[in-house]
Amino acid sequence: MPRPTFLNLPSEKRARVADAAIEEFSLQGYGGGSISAIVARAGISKGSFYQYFDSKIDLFRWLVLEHAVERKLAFLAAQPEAQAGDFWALLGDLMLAGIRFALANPRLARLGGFLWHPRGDPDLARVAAEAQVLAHRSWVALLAQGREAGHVRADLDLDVAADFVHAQLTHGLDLAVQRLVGVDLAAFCALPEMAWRMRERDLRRLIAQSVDLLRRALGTPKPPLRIGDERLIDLTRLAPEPER
Amino acid sequence: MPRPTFLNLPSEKRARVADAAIEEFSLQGYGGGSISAIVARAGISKGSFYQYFDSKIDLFRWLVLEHAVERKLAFLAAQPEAQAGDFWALLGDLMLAGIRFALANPRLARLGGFLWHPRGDPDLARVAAEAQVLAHRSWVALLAQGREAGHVRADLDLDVAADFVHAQLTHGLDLAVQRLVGVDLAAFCALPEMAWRMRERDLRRLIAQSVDLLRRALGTPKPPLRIGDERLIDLTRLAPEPER
Amino acid sequence: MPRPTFLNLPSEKRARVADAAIEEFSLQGYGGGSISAIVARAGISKGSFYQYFDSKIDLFRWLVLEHAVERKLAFLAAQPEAQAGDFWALLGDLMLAGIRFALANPRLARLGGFLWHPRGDPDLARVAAEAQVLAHRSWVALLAQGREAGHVRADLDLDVAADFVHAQLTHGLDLAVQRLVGVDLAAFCALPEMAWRMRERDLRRLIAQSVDLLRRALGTPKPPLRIGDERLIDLTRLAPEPER
Amino acid sequence: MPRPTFLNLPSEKRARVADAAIEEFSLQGYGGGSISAIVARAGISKGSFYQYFDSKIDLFRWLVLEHAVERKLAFLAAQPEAQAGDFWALLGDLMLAGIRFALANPRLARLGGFLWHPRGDPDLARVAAEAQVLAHRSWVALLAQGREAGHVRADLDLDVAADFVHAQLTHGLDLAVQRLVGVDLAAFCALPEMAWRMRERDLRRLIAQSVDLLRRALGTPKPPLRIGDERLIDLTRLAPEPER
DNA sequence: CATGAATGAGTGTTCATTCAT
DNA sequence: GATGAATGAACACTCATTCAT
Repeated sequence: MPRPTFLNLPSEKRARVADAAIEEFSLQGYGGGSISAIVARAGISKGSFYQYFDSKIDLFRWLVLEHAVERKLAFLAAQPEAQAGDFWALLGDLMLAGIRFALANPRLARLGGFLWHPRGDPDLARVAAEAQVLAHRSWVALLAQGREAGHVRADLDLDVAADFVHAQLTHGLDLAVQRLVGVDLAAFCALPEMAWRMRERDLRRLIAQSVDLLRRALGTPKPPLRIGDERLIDLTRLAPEPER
Repeated sequence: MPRPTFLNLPSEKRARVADAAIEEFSLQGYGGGSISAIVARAGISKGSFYQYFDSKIDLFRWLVLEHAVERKLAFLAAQPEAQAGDFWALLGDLMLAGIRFALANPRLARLGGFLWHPRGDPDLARVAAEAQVLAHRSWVALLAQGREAGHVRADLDLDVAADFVHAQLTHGLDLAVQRLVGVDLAAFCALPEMAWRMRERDLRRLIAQSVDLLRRALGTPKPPLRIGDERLIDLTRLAPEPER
Repeated sequence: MPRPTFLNLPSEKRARVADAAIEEFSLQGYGGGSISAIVARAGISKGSFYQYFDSKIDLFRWLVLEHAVERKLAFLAAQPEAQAGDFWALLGDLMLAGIRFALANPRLARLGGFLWHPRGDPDLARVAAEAQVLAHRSWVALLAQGREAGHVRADLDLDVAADFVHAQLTHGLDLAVQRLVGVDLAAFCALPEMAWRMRERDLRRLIAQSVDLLRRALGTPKPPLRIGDERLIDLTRLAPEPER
Repeated sequence: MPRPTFLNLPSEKRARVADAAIEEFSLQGYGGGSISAIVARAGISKGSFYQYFDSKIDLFRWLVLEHAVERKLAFLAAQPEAQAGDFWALLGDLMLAGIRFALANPRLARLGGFLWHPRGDPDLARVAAEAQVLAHRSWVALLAQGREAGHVRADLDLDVAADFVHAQLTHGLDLAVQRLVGVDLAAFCALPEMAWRMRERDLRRLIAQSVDLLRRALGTPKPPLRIGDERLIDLTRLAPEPER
């Protein structure tokens, strides 16, 4: 975790470091990312960097487990969609917001992918495992709420279902976006003007299809759907508290 | 692709090189894997290595697009399960065989994960894209057969469904196995005796749950299920010929 | 010197080897030239190469001290210009022929430059020294004939004069051609169609200027110029006999 | 060009690096010169070297286009000869000083030769082209002054004449020195005590001969030679300013 | 006479981290 | 608190030459 030195920095400087790191890691990966490149881009000295962070992995852990989570939650909170109502509508809203976030912050979003299949550096593997546990817990919690509300089948093994949803919402969507946009994600990040190759309409269709599949797999046969039933799902209960 | 020099090698030596490379890459990743380590482990000289392969990526491409595919197909062919019958039973068999393969060859299986979220090295990205296209095509073909046989809904967008299944069968299962086995995959690979922490019974339960979810998502409401309908799915029609 | 094996080869194969070597060395230099590249280009095996030549330097020595000399002499012999008459006219003819040869065989001609300022490999230095001695002797012999004919001042130190002419006809012309053609010689070799950027007229003017300078420096104040004086210079007396 | 890190170094260390590089390149050539050998000789680490210079060619460019030029200009400035008077006397003084410099710094002087006939490495070719342009310009400027003073023929093409002089003063002298000293330059550099095999008297004779040849080729028939005409040539107007 | 697999020291360059100032 | 010079092991890859077949 970053040293106090870093946290006391003027937020403009802190942002410069974060952005430089995001740029570098998103393009080169964790192993391939170079501290030298990051400090050069951020306009700080190597010595200063090691006053802010203990090590490369320390920076990366902060980046993905704290900085990225904060920014994503802030983004979600700012979304206009009513985060209430039917569980499946909420899921669709979450997917839409997630994709919008990725299009708005392609480099940052790309970092998430690095936590899958970590290799080589055992420190990285540890960070990845932490992140997986966090995500798994969030999905279990969300599904539990859906079950309470009667939208999710009562007989589900929530652990299996959480992995199912998790896999779908990260890799399944990744695959689909890549197929629709027609370029690999690295090119996509390097040329963000491509973002708009994928139109909102395509997006909504894709999401509707995905939600439909998930609902068929996990949902109750007849949604209760009684009016006035809303505000069933409380996103704030998903905030990853251990993020300290 | 490997040079003829490599293909003409005594198969024992070829296997030594392949195994050394699998060991190294599975532990260190592609970017982190070291040619020096590979040649040392294989007991050949660096000079010899570069008579066999043009470059690091040449070795890796061969490893994942040829060697691994061959070994997996051979493994599948040797499975006792009847590869015929109901589409969903077949899918379960495939999952079971895939997991058994991963447990029998944890290091080799791990290589596949590296083709997700490649970054930094554009050569690796190219190999990854090739692999994704191959896999997508295979799943579309399999689902098309399932649809012909009446087990898969006729109104599905097969591209979306293929990504859905693909995501589920790789990452969903990954997640689940990791959760059941209780160690991260790097440790798992390093200590393969852990393989047996996961018992056949747990496996079958997990697979049954997964197939059930997929069938609900993608299947026809009432399976035709007429006796004598079997041998509907022809796995040989999925062999990715263009991979040569 | 090449082994008998090489000299007994069908001349087509011998030519293939020579051409491959000329191509490689002219582009990469002696030190940078790679035997692997040469044998690949020539379509022979490494083993064969070492049956033809003892070593890299053995090939290079043969190339510049024998093959190139032979080809240049053959080229000169085939030139239409009367190789007789006034010493200075002959010198101009030699320069013109030399440049034509270089334009017709840019890669081969370029090899000559490698013998100036050899470095690193002591074997190469030895070859270079041999070549310098050869050239020096040729120029001394030519100037001696010019002196006998009364076209060259009698009070000249022929050794100094030979170096003077030699420097002028190799580097001075090099510089001028490069300035006129406007690209460096490497580009010139790689794109031989550039050869024709330099027109015959420019060439003749350049040569006339150079001969005029040399004549002023080395010539007798009043050329004897008696008609019927011709065939004074015998080029065959310059053939570098030790070249075997 | 070197990084500030290098320029801020204590001059003793900077000199150690320069000398090590000169030693290495002069013996092995640019292509054959090894960074490992240089850092070992200079007593610095490889990492430090790459803090000083971007690359091998960066070091070499600095060495020949900056360091060597500086040292030669300093050497010339310290020469006792009056750098004024008759153009041809000045030329002789320049030649003498040049040879003295080469004898005093044989390794450094040798580097200049590497800029003729570069091949293989395009970076080296670029440096060489830069150097040629610089030298050509200097000679044109010097000859123009000689023409203004009435010592150089007015009808000369100064470009051709500059190449002529340039060729003579580098390669012509090289050849002569080599002939007089009787060993090839590599040996000469390796054993600098040989420098004194060539005595000042031989040198002066050689130079007188060379100047005489050049004057006949390029000079006005009757030098104006009026006493009191001196200080015609201003060497400071030749300093290659763009080299910075 | 031809082949081509084998070699291992060598190349230029990068890296995360330390520490004296 | 900030700096930036120093490090040396590591990297992928190339080389001329040998020699058993």
